[in-house]
Amino acid sequence: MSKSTPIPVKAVGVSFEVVSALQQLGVAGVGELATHLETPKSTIHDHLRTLEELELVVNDNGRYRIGTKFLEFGGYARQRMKIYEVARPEIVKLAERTGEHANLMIEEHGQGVFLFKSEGTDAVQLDTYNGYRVPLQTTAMGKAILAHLPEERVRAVLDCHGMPQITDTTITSETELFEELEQIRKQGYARDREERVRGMRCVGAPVLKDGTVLGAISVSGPKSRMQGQRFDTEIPNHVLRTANVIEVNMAYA
Amino acid sequence: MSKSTPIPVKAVGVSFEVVSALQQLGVAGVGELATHLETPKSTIHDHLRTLEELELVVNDNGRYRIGTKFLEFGGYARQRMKIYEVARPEIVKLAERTGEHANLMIEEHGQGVFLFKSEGTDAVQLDTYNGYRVPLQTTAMGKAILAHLPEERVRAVLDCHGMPQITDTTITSETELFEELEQIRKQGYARDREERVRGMRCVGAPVLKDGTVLGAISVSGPKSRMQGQRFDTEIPNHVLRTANVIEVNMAYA
DNA sequence: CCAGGGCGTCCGACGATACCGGACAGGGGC
DNA sequence: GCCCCTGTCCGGTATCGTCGGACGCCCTGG
Repeated sequence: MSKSTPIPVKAVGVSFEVVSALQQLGVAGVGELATHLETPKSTIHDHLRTLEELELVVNDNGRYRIGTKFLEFGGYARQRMKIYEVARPEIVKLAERTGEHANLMIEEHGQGVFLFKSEGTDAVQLDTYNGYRVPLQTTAMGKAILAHLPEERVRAVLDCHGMPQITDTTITSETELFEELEQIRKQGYARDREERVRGMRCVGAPVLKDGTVLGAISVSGPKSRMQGQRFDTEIPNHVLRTANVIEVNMAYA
Repeated sequence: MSKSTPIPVKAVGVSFEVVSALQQLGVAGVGELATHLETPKSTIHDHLRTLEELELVVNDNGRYRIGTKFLEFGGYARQRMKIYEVARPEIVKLAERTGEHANLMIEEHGQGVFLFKSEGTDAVQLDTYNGYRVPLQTTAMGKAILAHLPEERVRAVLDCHGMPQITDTTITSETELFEELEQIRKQGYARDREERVRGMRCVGAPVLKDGTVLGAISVSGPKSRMQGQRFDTEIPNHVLRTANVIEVNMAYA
Protein backbone atom coordinates (compact mmCIF):
# COMPACT_ATOMS: atom_id res chain seq x y z
CA MET A 1 0.00 0.00 0.00
CA SER A 2 3.00 2.27 0.30
CA LYS A 3 4.35 4.23 -2.61
CA SER A 4 7.90 4.53 -1.31
CA THR A 5 9.16 1.30 -2.91
CA PRO A 6 10.70 1.93 -6.32
CA ILE A 7 8.95 -0.38 -8.73
CA PRO A 8 11.10 -3.03 -10.43
CA VAL A 9 10.12 -2.20 -13.99
CA LYS A 10 10.17 1.54 -14.44
CA ALA A 11 9.03 1.58 -18.05
CA VAL A 12 5.73 -0.01 -17.13
CA GLY A 13 5.25 2.72 -14.57
CA VAL A 14 5.80 5.38 -17.22
CA SER A 15 3.23 3.80 -19.52
CA PHE A 16 0.88 3.62 -16.58
CA GLU A 17 1.33 7.32 -15.96
CA VAL A 18 0.60 8.05 -19.58
CA VAL A 19 -2.66 6.14 -19.34
CA SER A 20 -3.49 7.82 -16.04
CA ALA A 21 -2.87 11.19 -17.65
CA LEU A 22 -5.22 10.22 -20.46
CA GLN A 23 -7.78 9.39 -17.82
CA GLN A 24 -7.46 12.91 -16.45
CA LEU A 25 -7.34 14.68 -19.78
CA GLY A 26 -9.83 12.57 -21.73
CA VAL A 27 -8.10 12.94 -25.05
CA ALA A 28 -4.70 14.51 -25.56
CA GLY A 29 -1.88 14.87 -28.03
CA VAL A 30 1.77 13.96 -27.55
CA GLY A 31 2.87 17.44 -26.60
CA GLU A 32 0.05 17.95 -24.16
CA LEU A 33 0.91 14.73 -22.37
CA ALA A 34 4.61 15.62 -22.41
CA THR A 35 4.07 18.92 -20.62
CA HIS A 36 1.52 17.40 -18.26
CA LEU A 37 3.92 14.65 -17.20
CA GLU A 38 7.06 16.80 -17.51
CA THR A 39 8.67 14.19 -19.71
CA PRO A 40 10.28 14.63 -23.14
CA LYS A 41 7.94 14.38 -26.09
CA SER A 42 9.88 11.56 -27.67
CA THR A 43 9.57 9.40 -24.58
CA ILE A 44 5.84 9.93 -24.45
CA HIS A 45 5.67 9.15 -28.11
CA ASP A 46 7.52 5.86 -27.67
CA HIS A 47 5.09 4.78 -24.98
CA LEU A 48 2.06 5.86 -26.94
CA ARG A 49 3.24 3.84 -29.94
CA THR A 50 3.70 0.83 -27.70
CA LEU A 51 0.32 1.22 -26.04
CA GLU A 52 -1.30 1.73 -29.40
CA GLU A 53 0.29 -1.44 -30.76
CA LEU A 54 -1.10 -3.32 -27.77
CA GLU A 55 -4.50 -1.72 -28.42
CA LEU A 56 -4.47 -0.17 -24.98
CA VAL A 57 -4.83 3.32 -26.41
CA VAL A 58 -6.45 4.51 -29.61
CA ASN A 59 -4.94 7.08 -31.95
CA ASP A 60 -7.40 9.35 -33.78
CA ASN A 61 -4.80 11.00 -36.03
CA GLY A 62 -2.71 12.51 -33.29
CA ARG A 63 -5.33 12.64 -30.58
CA TYR A 64 -4.91 9.77 -28.15
CA ARG A 65 -7.47 8.23 -25.82
CA ILE A 66 -7.80 5.13 -23.66
CA GLY A 67 -8.86 2.07 -25.66
CA THR A 68 -11.39 -0.61 -24.84
CA LYS A 69 -8.72 -3.25 -24.19
CA PHE A 70 -8.79 -2.12 -20.57
CA LEU A 71 -12.49 -2.82 -20.53
CA GLU A 72 -11.76 -6.34 -21.72
CA PHE A 73 -9.27 -7.13 -18.98
CA GLY A 74 -11.41 -5.43 -16.37
CA GLY A 75 -14.59 -7.05 -17.59
CA TYR A 76 -12.90 -10.42 -17.44
CA ALA A 77 -11.68 -9.83 -13.90
CA ARG A 78 -15.16 -8.80 -12.81
CA GLN A 79 -16.81 -11.73 -14.54
CA ARG A 80 -14.67 -14.10 -12.51
CA MET A 81 -15.79 -12.67 -9.19
CA LYS A 82 -18.37 -14.80 -7.47
CA ILE A 83 -19.92 -11.86 -5.68
CA TYR A 84 -20.52 -10.13 -9.00
CA GLU A 85 -22.16 -13.15 -10.51
CA VAL A 86 -24.43 -13.65 -7.52
CA ALA A 87 -25.20 -10.02 -6.75
CA ARG A 88 -25.78 -8.70 -10.25
CA PRO A 89 -29.33 -9.98 -10.81
CA GLU A 90 -30.35 -9.00 -7.27
CA ILE A 91 -28.97 -5.50 -7.79
CA VAL A 92 -31.07 -5.17 -10.93
CA LYS A 93 -34.19 -6.20 -9.01
CA LEU A 94 -33.32 -3.82 -6.19
CA ALA A 95 -33.14 -0.93 -8.64
CA GLU A 96 -36.48 -1.91 -10.15
CA ARG A 97 -38.17 -2.18 -6.77
CA THR A 98 -36.92 1.18 -5.51
CA GLY A 99 -36.74 3.10 -8.79
CA GLU A 100 -33.32 4.39 -7.69
CA HIS A 101 -29.75 3.50 -8.50
CA ALA A 102 -28.55 0.26 -6.95
CA ASN A 103 -24.84 -0.43 -6.60
CA LEU A 104 -22.28 -3.08 -5.76
CA MET A 105 -18.93 -2.19 -4.22
CA ILE A 106 -15.92 -4.16 -3.12
CA GLU A 107 -12.78 -3.13 -1.28
CA GLU A 108 -9.45 -3.34 -3.07
CA HIS A 109 -6.15 -1.85 -1.94
CA GLY A 110 -7.97 0.06 0.77
CA GLN A 111 -10.30 1.80 -1.63
CA GLY A 112 -13.94 1.34 -2.52
CA VAL A 113 -14.44 0.07 -6.07
CA PHE A 114 -17.81 0.35 -7.81
CA LEU A 115 -18.27 -3.04 -9.46
CA PHE A 116 -21.76 -2.71 -10.89
CA LYS A 117 -24.68 -0.37 -10.95
CA SER A 118 -28.22 -0.66 -12.19
CA GLU A 119 -30.09 2.51 -13.00
CA GLY A 120 -33.60 2.79 -11.63
CA THR A 121 -36.30 4.31 -13.80
CA ASP A 122 -36.34 7.55 -11.85
CA ALA A 123 -32.61 7.73 -11.42
CA VAL A 124 -30.55 10.75 -12.33
CA GLN A 125 -27.19 10.48 -14.03
CA LEU A 126 -24.37 9.56 -11.67
CA ASP A 127 -20.72 10.51 -11.71
CA THR A 128 -19.63 6.94 -11.04
CA TYR A 129 -18.73 4.27 -13.54
CA ASN A 130 -17.56 0.67 -13.41
CA GLY A 131 -14.26 0.49 -11.61
CA TYR A 132 -14.58 4.00 -10.17
CA ARG A 133 -12.74 4.33 -6.86
CA VAL A 134 -13.64 6.34 -3.81
CA PRO A 135 -12.35 6.65 -0.24
CA LEU A 136 -14.28 4.07 1.76
CA GLN A 137 -15.39 6.40 4.54
CA THR A 138 -17.16 8.72 2.09
CA THR A 139 -19.90 6.31 1.04
CA ALA A 140 -22.52 4.18 2.73
CA MET A 141 -21.17 1.04 1.08
CA GLY A 142 -17.63 1.86 2.08
CA LYS A 143 -18.64 2.46 5.68
CA ALA A 144 -20.57 -0.80 5.70
CA ILE A 145 -17.38 -2.52 4.57
CA LEU A 146 -15.16 -0.71 7.08
CA ALA A 147 -17.54 -1.62 9.89
CA HIS A 148 -16.75 -5.28 9.32
CA LEU A 149 -12.99 -5.08 8.85
CA PRO A 150 -10.59 -5.61 11.76
CA GLU A 151 -9.82 -2.32 13.47
CA GLU A 152 -6.13 -2.43 12.59
CA ARG A 153 -6.96 -2.74 8.91
CA VAL A 154 -9.30 0.23 9.17
CA ARG A 155 -6.50 2.28 10.71
CA ALA A 156 -4.09 1.10 8.02
CA VAL A 157 -6.51 2.20 5.33
CA LEU A 158 -6.96 5.61 6.91
CA ASP A 159 -3.19 6.00 7.29
CA CYS A 160 -2.64 5.13 3.66
CA HIS A 161 -5.41 7.14 2.03
CA GLY A 162 -6.25 9.80 4.61
CA MET A 163 -9.65 11.30 5.26
CA PRO A 164 -10.11 14.01 2.66
CA GLN A 165 -13.01 16.41 2.95
CA ILE A 166 -15.16 16.02 -0.18
CA THR A 167 -18.34 17.79 0.84
CA ASP A 168 -19.17 19.70 4.01
CA THR A 169 -20.66 16.59 5.63
CA THR A 170 -17.78 14.23 4.85
CA ILE A 171 -16.48 12.51 7.96
CA THR A 172 -12.94 13.70 8.64
CA SER A 173 -12.55 12.79 12.28
CA GLU A 174 -11.29 9.34 13.14
CA THR A 175 -13.19 9.06 16.42
CA GLU A 176 -16.40 10.19 14.77
CA LEU A 177 -15.91 7.51 12.11
CA PHE A 178 -15.32 4.76 14.65
CA GLU A 179 -18.47 5.75 16.52
CA GLU A 180 -20.47 5.55 13.33
CA LEU A 181 -18.96 2.19 12.43
CA GLU A 182 -20.08 0.89 15.81
CA GLN A 183 -23.60 2.09 15.13
CA ILE A 184 -23.55 0.53 11.66
CA ARG A 185 -22.64 -2.84 13.19
CA LYS A 186 -25.57 -2.52 15.56
CA GLN A 187 -28.26 -1.57 13.05
CA GLY A 188 -26.87 -3.67 10.20
CA TYR A 189 -26.76 -0.96 7.55
CA ALA A 190 -25.07 2.37 6.81
CA ARG A 191 -26.25 5.75 5.65
CA ASP A 192 -24.59 8.43 3.57
CA ARG A 193 -25.92 11.96 4.00
CA GLU A 194 -24.36 13.85 1.09
CA GLU A 195 -20.90 12.87 2.28
CA ARG A 196 -19.48 12.39 -1.20
CA VAL A 197 -21.87 14.22 -3.51
CA ARG A 198 -24.02 17.16 -2.54
CA GLY A 199 -27.70 16.37 -2.90
CA MET A 200 -27.20 12.60 -2.96
CA ARG A 201 -28.05 10.23 -0.15
CA CYS A 202 -27.43 6.54 0.10
CA VAL A 203 -28.27 3.44 2.13
CA GLY A 204 -25.76 0.60 2.13
CA ALA A 205 -25.46 -2.85 3.65
CA PRO A 206 -22.55 -5.27 3.85
CA VAL A 207 -22.45 -8.69 2.23
CA LEU A 208 -20.92 -11.06 4.77
CA LYS A 209 -19.69 -14.63 4.72
CA ASP A 210 -18.57 -16.34 7.89
CA GLY A 211 -18.08 -12.98 9.56
CA THR A 212 -15.79 -11.53 6.88
CA VAL A 213 -17.04 -8.85 4.54
CA LEU A 214 -17.05 -9.58 0.80
CA GLY A 215 -18.45 -6.25 -0.34
CA ALA A 216 -21.49 -4.06 0.03
CA ILE A 217 -24.60 -3.01 -1.85
CA SER A 218 -26.55 0.20 -1.77
CA VAL A 219 -29.41 2.28 -3.07
CA SER A 220 -28.67 5.91 -3.82
CA GLY A 221 -30.80 8.81 -4.90
CA PRO A 222 -31.44 12.52 -4.62
CA LYS A 223 -32.05 13.94 -1.16
CA SER A 224 -35.55 14.97 -2.21
CA ARG A 225 -36.63 11.34 -2.48
CA MET A 226 -34.31 9.95 0.19
CA GLN A 227 -35.88 11.23 3.39
CA GLY A 228 -38.52 10.52 6.03
CA GLN A 229 -40.07 7.10 6.28
CA ARG A 230 -38.56 6.04 2.95
CA PHE A 231 -35.00 6.86 4.00
CA ASP A 232 -35.45 5.57 7.56
CA THR A 233 -37.13 2.19 7.05
CA GLU A 234 -38.40 1.47 3.55
CA ILE A 235 -35.14 1.69 1.62
CA PRO A 236 -33.06 0.08 4.41
CA ASN A 237 -35.45 -2.86 4.45
CA HIS A 238 -35.12 -3.35 0.70
CA VAL A 239 -31.35 -3.13 0.92
CA LEU A 240 -31.07 -5.50 3.88
CA ARG A 241 -33.37 -8.03 2.27
CA THR A 242 -31.35 -7.98 -0.93
CA ALA A 243 -28.08 -8.30 0.97
CA ASN A 244 -29.50 -11.30 2.76
CA VAL A 245 -30.55 -12.96 -0.50
CA ILE A 246 -27.07 -12.44 -1.89
CA GLU A 247 -25.48 -13.91 1.24
CA VAL A 248 -27.67 -16.97 1.04
CA ASN A 249 -26.94 -17.47 -2.65
CA MET A 250 -23.22 -17.01 -2.02
CA ALA A 251 -23.34 -19.77 0.54
CA TYR A 252 -24.80 -22.19 -1.97
CA ALA A 253 -22.36 -21.29 -4.73
CA MET B 1 -3.01 -3.58 -37.32
CA SER B 2 0.12 -5.54 -38.11
CA LYS B 3 2.14 -7.25 -35.44
CA SER B 4 5.43 -7.27 -37.34
CA THR B 5 6.65 -3.91 -35.99
CA PRO B 6 8.79 -4.33 -32.87
CA ILE B 7 7.25 -2.18 -30.20
CA PRO B 8 9.37 0.71 -28.86
CA VAL B 9 9.10 -0.18 -25.18
CA LYS B 10 9.61 -3.90 -24.81
CA ALA B 11 9.07 -4.08 -21.06
CA VAL B 12 5.52 -2.83 -21.39
CA GLY B 13 4.91 -5.61 -23.88
CA VAL B 14 6.16 -8.17 -21.37
CA SER B 15 3.86 -6.85 -18.66
CA PHE B 16 1.05 -6.93 -21.18
CA GLU B 17 1.78 -10.57 -21.90
CA VAL B 18 1.72 -11.34 -18.20
CA VAL B 19 -1.72 -9.78 -17.90
CA SER B 20 -2.90 -11.58 -21.03
CA ALA B 21 -1.67 -14.84 -19.57
CA LEU B 22 -3.62 -14.09 -16.40
CA GLN B 23 -6.66 -13.56 -18.58
CA GLN B 24 -6.20 -17.04 -20.00
CA LEU B 25 -5.34 -18.74 -16.74
CA GLY B 26 -7.71 -16.89 -14.40
CA VAL B 27 -5.41 -17.04 -11.42
CA ALA B 28 -1.82 -18.24 -11.47
CA GLY B 29 1.41 -18.26 -9.51
CA VAL B 30 4.81 -16.98 -10.58
CA GLY B 31 6.08 -20.37 -11.68
CA GLU B 32 2.98 -21.19 -13.63
CA LEU B 33 3.18 -17.92 -15.53
CA ALA B 34 6.90 -18.42 -16.11
CA THR B 35 6.42 -21.78 -17.79
CA HIS B 36 3.36 -20.57 -19.70
CA LEU B 37 5.27 -17.60 -21.14
CA GLU B 38 8.62 -19.43 -21.36
CA THR B 39 10.29 -16.63 -19.42
CA PRO B 40 12.49 -16.84 -16.32
CA LYS B 41 10.66 -16.82 -13.00
CA SER B 42 12.51 -13.76 -11.77
CA THR B 43 11.49 -11.68 -14.76
CA ILE B 44 7.85 -12.61 -14.28
CA HIS B 45 8.21 -11.80 -10.62
CA ASP B 46 9.61 -8.34 -11.36
CA HIS B 47 6.67 -7.55 -13.59
CA LEU B 48 4.14 -8.92 -11.16
CA ARG B 49 5.57 -6.75 -8.40
CA THR B 50 5.34 -3.74 -10.65
CA LEU B 51 1.80 -4.51 -11.74
CA GLU B 52 0.82 -5.14 -8.15
CA GLU B 53 2.27 -1.82 -7.05
CA LEU B 54 0.23 -0.12 -9.76
CA GLU B 55 -2.82 -2.07 -8.56
CA LEU B 56 -3.21 -3.63 -11.98
CA VAL B 57 -2.97 -7.13 -10.54
CA VAL B 58 -3.92 -8.46 -7.12
CA ASN B 59 -1.78 -10.84 -5.09
CA ASP B 60 -3.66 -13.33 -2.90
CA ASN B 61 -0.59 -14.66 -1.11
CA GLY B 62 1.17 -15.97 -4.16
CA ARG B 63 -1.83 -16.40 -6.43
CA TYR B 64 -2.10 -13.53 -8.85
CA ARG B 65 -5.15 -12.29 -10.73
CA ILE B 66 -6.16 -9.27 -12.78
CA GLY B 67 -7.18 -6.33 -10.60
CA THR B 68 -10.07 -3.92 -10.98
CA LYS B 69 -7.82 -1.03 -12.04
CA PHE B 70 -8.37 -2.19 -15.60
CA LEU B 71 -12.09 -1.85 -15.03
CA GLU B 72 -11.52 1.72 -13.93
CA PHE B 73 -9.61 2.73 -17.04
CA GLY B 74 -11.96 0.81 -19.28
CA GLY B 75 -15.05 2.11 -17.53
CA TYR B 76 -13.75 5.62 -17.93
CA ALA B 77 -13.08 5.13 -21.63
CA ARG B 78 -16.58 3.75 -22.13
CA GLN B 79 -18.19 6.51 -20.11
CA ARG B 80 -16.69 9.06 -22.47
CA MET B 81 -18.18 7.50 -25.57
CA LYS B 82 -21.21 9.36 -26.82
CA ILE B 83 -22.74 6.25 -28.34
CA TYR B 84 -22.60 4.50 -24.97
CA GLU B 85 -24.27 7.36 -23.17
CA VAL B 86 -27.03 7.60 -25.75
CA ALA B 87 -27.54 3.91 -26.42
CA ARG B 88 -27.39 2.57 -22.86
CA PRO B 89 -30.92 3.50 -21.71
CA GLU B 90 -32.40 2.39 -25.03
CA ILE B 91 -30.61 -0.96 -24.78
CA VAL B 92 -32.11 -1.46 -21.34
CA LYS B 93 -35.59 -0.76 -22.68
CA LEU B 94 -35.00 -3.06 -25.62
CA ALA B 95 -34.11 -5.90 -23.26
CA GLU B 96 -37.23 -5.24 -21.20
CA ARG B 97 -39.48 -5.17 -24.24
CA THR B 98 -38.14 -8.39 -25.71
CA GLY B 99 -37.20 -10.25 -22.54
CA GLU B 100 -33.93 -11.23 -24.20
CA HIS B 101 -30.36 -9.97 -23.99
CA ALA B 102 -29.78 -6.65 -25.71
CA ASN B 103 -26.26 -5.60 -26.68
CA LEU B 104 -24.16 -2.71 -27.92
CA MET B 105 -21.05 -3.28 -30.02
CA ILE B 106 -18.47 -1.04 -31.60
CA GLU B 107 -15.61 -1.77 -33.94
CA GLU B 108 -12.05 -1.21 -32.73
CA HIS B 109 -8.86 -2.36 -34.41
CA GLY B 110 -10.92 -4.50 -36.79
CA GLN B 111 -12.62 -6.43 -34.03
CA GLY B 112 -16.08 -6.31 -32.54
CA VAL B 113 -16.11 -5.07 -28.95
CA PHE B 114 -19.10 -5.66 -26.67
CA LEU B 115 -19.60 -2.32 -24.95
CA PHE B 116 -22.74 -2.98 -22.96
CA LYS B 117 -25.37 -5.60 -22.42
CA SER B 118 -28.66 -5.65 -20.60
CA GLU B 119 -30.04 -8.97 -19.50
CA GLY B 120 -33.67 -9.62 -20.25
CA THR B 121 -35.81 -11.37 -17.68
CA ASP B 122 -35.86 -14.63 -19.63
CA ALA B 123 -32.26 -14.43 -20.66
CA VAL B 124 -29.81 -17.23 -20.13
CA GLN B 125 -26.25 -16.63 -19.05
CA LEU B 126 -23.97 -15.45 -21.81
CA ASP B 127 -20.29 -16.02 -22.39
CA THR B 128 -19.68 -12.38 -23.23
CA TYR B 129 -18.63 -9.61 -20.90
CA ASN B 130 -17.87 -5.91 -21.20
CA GLY B 131 -14.96 -5.44 -23.54
CA TYR B 132 -15.18 -8.96 -24.93
CA ARG B 133 -13.88 -9.14 -28.48
CA VAL B 134 -15.08 -11.26 -31.36
CA PRO B 135 -14.38 -11.47 -35.08
CA LEU B 136 -16.85 -9.11 -36.72
CA GLN B 137 -18.19 -11.57 -39.28
CA THR B 138 -19.29 -14.04 -36.60
CA THR B 139 -22.03 -11.89 -35.09
CA ALA B 140 -25.11 -10.04 -36.29
CA MET B 141 -23.81 -6.78 -34.87
CA GLY B 142 -20.42 -7.27 -36.47
CA LYS B 143 -21.96 -8.00 -39.86
CA ALA B 144 -24.19 -4.94 -39.53
CA ILE B 145 -21.03 -2.90 -38.94
CA LEU B 146 -19.08 -4.51 -41.79
CA ALA B 147 -21.98 -3.86 -44.14
CA HIS B 148 -21.48 -0.13 -43.69
CA LEU B 149 -17.69 0.04 -43.86
CA PRO B 150 -15.87 0.78 -47.13
CA GLU B 151 -15.08 -2.43 -48.98
CA GLU B 152 -11.32 -1.94 -48.72
CA ARG B 153 -11.54 -1.69 -44.95
CA VAL B 154 -13.59 -4.87 -44.83
CA ARG B 155 -10.90 -6.65 -46.84
CA ALA B 156 -8.19 -5.22 -44.58
CA VAL B 157 -10.03 -6.53 -41.53
CA LEU B 158 -10.39 -9.99 -43.03
CA ASP B 159 -6.72 -10.00 -44.05
CA CYS B 160 -5.66 -9.05 -40.54
CA HIS B 161 -7.91 -11.30 -38.50
CA GLY B 162 -8.90 -14.06 -40.92
CA MET B 163 -12.21 -15.88 -41.00
CA PRO B 164 -11.96 -18.61 -38.37
CA GLN B 165 -14.61 -21.28 -38.19
CA ILE B 166 -16.23 -21.09 -34.74
CA THR B 167 -19.35 -23.18 -35.21
CA ASP B 168 -20.52 -25.18 -38.21
CA THR B 169 -22.55 -22.25 -39.55
CA THR B 170 -19.82 -19.60 -39.25
CA ILE B 171 -19.24 -17.79 -42.52
CA THR B 172 -15.77 -18.63 -43.80
CA SER B 173 -16.08 -17.73 -47.46
CA GLU B 174 -15.31 -14.19 -48.49
CA THR B 175 -17.75 -14.14 -51.40
CA GLU B 176 -20.51 -15.54 -49.22
CA LEU B 177 -19.86 -12.82 -46.68
CA PHE B 178 -19.98 -10.03 -49.25
CA GLU B 179 -23.27 -11.36 -50.58
CA GLU B 180 -24.74 -11.32 -47.10
CA LEU B 181 -23.43 -7.81 -46.44
CA GLU B 182 -25.22 -6.66 -49.58
CA GLN B 183 -28.44 -8.20 -48.32
CA ILE B 184 -27.97 -6.60 -44.89
CA ARG B 185 -27.66 -3.19 -46.54
CA LYS B 186 -30.92 -3.83 -48.39
CA GLN B 187 -33.03 -5.01 -45.46
CA GLY B 188 -31.40 -2.76 -42.88
CA TYR B 189 -30.58 -5.41 -40.31
CA ALA B 190 -28.47 -8.54 -39.88
CA ARG B 191 -29.09 -12.04 -38.55
CA ASP B 192 -26.85 -14.50 -36.79
CA ARG B 193 -27.90 -18.14 -37.01
CA GLU B 194 -25.69 -19.84 -34.43
CA GLU B 195 -22.59 -18.56 -36.19
CA ARG B 196 -20.64 -17.89 -32.98
CA VAL B 197 -22.43 -19.92 -30.31
CA ARG B 198 -24.42 -23.07 -30.94
CA GLY B 199 -28.04 -22.63 -29.94
CA MET B 200 -27.91 -18.84 -29.97
CA ARG B 201 -29.45 -16.59 -32.57
CA CYS B 202 -29.25 -12.86 -32.89
CA VAL B 203 -30.71 -9.87 -34.74
CA GLY B 204 -28.54 -6.79 -35.11
CA ALA B 205 -28.84 -3.37 -36.67
CA PRO B 206 -26.26 -0.66 -37.33
CA VAL B 207 -26.22 2.76 -35.73
CA LEU B 208 -25.38 5.24 -38.48
CA LYS B 209 -24.54 8.91 -38.61
CA ASP B 210 -24.12 10.71 -41.93
CA GLY B 211 -23.59 7.38 -43.66
CA THR B 212 -20.74 6.22 -41.41
CA VAL B 213 -21.31 3.44 -38.92
CA LEU B 214 -20.76 4.21 -35.23
CA GLY B 215 -21.62 0.76 -33.90
CA ALA B 216 -24.45 -1.72 -33.76
CA ILE B 217 -27.08 -3.05 -31.39
CA SER B 218 -28.69 -6.46 -31.16
CA VAL B 219 -31.08 -8.78 -29.41
CA SER B 220 -29.87 -12.31 -28.82
CA GLY B 221 -31.51 -15.40 -27.41
CA PRO B 222 -31.80 -19.15 -27.60
CA LYS B 223 -32.82 -20.69 -30.91
CA SER B 224 -36.01 -22.02 -29.31
CA ARG B 225 -37.37 -18.52 -28.84
CA MET B 226 -35.67 -16.93 -31.84
CA GLN B 227 -37.62 -18.39 -34.73
CA GLY B 228 -40.73 -18.00 -36.89
CA GLN B 229 -42.62 -14.72 -36.86
CA ARG B 230 -40.69 -13.50 -33.82
CA PHE B 231 -37.30 -13.95 -35.47
CA ASP B 232 -38.47 -12.76 -38.88
CA THR B 233 -40.35 -9.58 -38.07
CA GLU B 234 -41.09 -8.94 -34.40
CA ILE B 235 -37.54 -8.81 -33.06
CA PRO B 236 -36.12 -7.04 -36.14
CA ASN B 237 -38.77 -4.35 -35.77
CA HIS B 238 -37.86 -3.78 -32.13
CA VAL B 239 -34.18 -3.62 -32.98
CA LEU B 240 -34.65 -1.28 -35.92
CA ARG B 241 -36.88 1.02 -33.94
CA THR B 242 -34.36 1.21 -31.12
CA ALA B 243 -31.49 1.83 -33.54
CA ASN B 244 -33.49 4.64 -35.05
CA VAL B 245 -34.14 6.23 -31.65
CA ILE B 246 -30.43 6.08 -30.87
CA GLU B 247 -29.55 7.67 -34.21
CA VAL B 248 -31.98 10.50 -33.62
CA ASN B 249 -30.68 11.12 -30.11
CA MET B 250 -27.09 11.01 -31.34
CA ALA B 251 -27.91 13.72 -33.84
CA TYR B 252 -29.14 16.03 -31.09
CA ALA B 253 -26.18 15.40 -28.80
C1' DC C 1 10.78 -35.37 13.23
C1' DC C 2 13.45 -34.63 9.39
C1' DA C 3 14.41 -34.80 4.34
C1' DG C 4 12.85 -33.45 0.00
C1' DG C 5 10.75 -30.79 -3.44
C1' DG C 6 7.88 -27.28 -4.60
C1' DC C 7 6.78 -22.65 -4.08
C1' DG C 8 7.49 -17.34 -3.98
C1' DT C 9 11.09 -14.17 -3.15
C1' DC C 10 15.51 -11.81 -3.33
C1' DC C 11 20.18 -10.33 -5.19
C1' DG C 12 23.69 -8.75 -8.35
C1' DA C 13 26.18 -8.34 -12.75
C1' DC C 14 26.07 -7.87 -17.55
C1' DG C 15 24.35 -6.07 -21.72
C1' DA C 16 20.34 -4.86 -24.03
C1' DT C 17 17.38 -0.95 -24.39
C1' DA C 18 14.64 2.88 -22.72
C1' DC C 19 15.32 7.60 -22.61
C1' DC C 20 15.99 11.94 -24.54
C1' DG C 21 18.06 15.84 -27.54
C1' DG C 22 17.61 17.17 -31.69
C1' DA C 23 16.13 17.14 -36.47
C1' DC C 24 12.28 16.52 -39.82
C1' DA C 25 7.68 16.80 -42.05
C1' DG C 26 3.14 18.34 -42.44
C1' DG C 27 -0.72 21.56 -41.80
C1' DG C 28 -3.29 25.44 -40.31
C1' DG C 29 -3.53 30.48 -39.53
C1' DC C 30 -2.20 34.85 -39.82
C1' DG D 1 4.44 32.48 -48.40
C1' DC D 2 6.00 32.34 -43.95
C1' DC D 3 5.97 30.85 -39.40
C1' DC D 4 4.82 28.24 -35.58
C1' DC D 5 3.13 24.32 -33.62
C1' DT D 6 1.81 19.89 -34.31
C1' DG D 7 3.24 14.66 -34.47
C1' DT D 8 7.03 11.76 -35.91
C1' DC D 9 11.61 9.89 -36.43
C1' DC D 10 16.60 8.77 -35.31
C1' DG D 11 20.77 7.44 -32.81
C1' DG D 12 24.07 7.58 -28.79
C1' DT D 13 24.72 6.79 -23.95
C1' DA D 14 23.76 5.79 -19.43
C1' DT D 15 20.39 3.36 -17.28
C1' DC D 16 17.79 -0.44 -15.86
C1' DG D 17 15.50 -4.62 -17.25
C1' DT D 18 16.81 -9.32 -17.63
C1' DC D 19 18.08 -13.69 -15.85
C1' DG D 20 20.97 -17.24 -13.29
C1' DG D 21 21.34 -18.56 -9.08
C1' DA D 22 20.57 -18.76 -4.10
C1' DC D 23 17.48 -18.38 -0.01
C1' DG D 24 13.65 -19.51 3.10
C1' DC D 25 9.25 -21.05 3.49
C1' DC D 26 5.45 -24.55 3.57
C1' DC D 27 3.63 -28.84 2.67
C1' DT D 28 4.17 -33.85 2.00
C1' DG D 29 5.71 -38.26 2.81
C1' DG D 30 8.73 -41.17 4.91
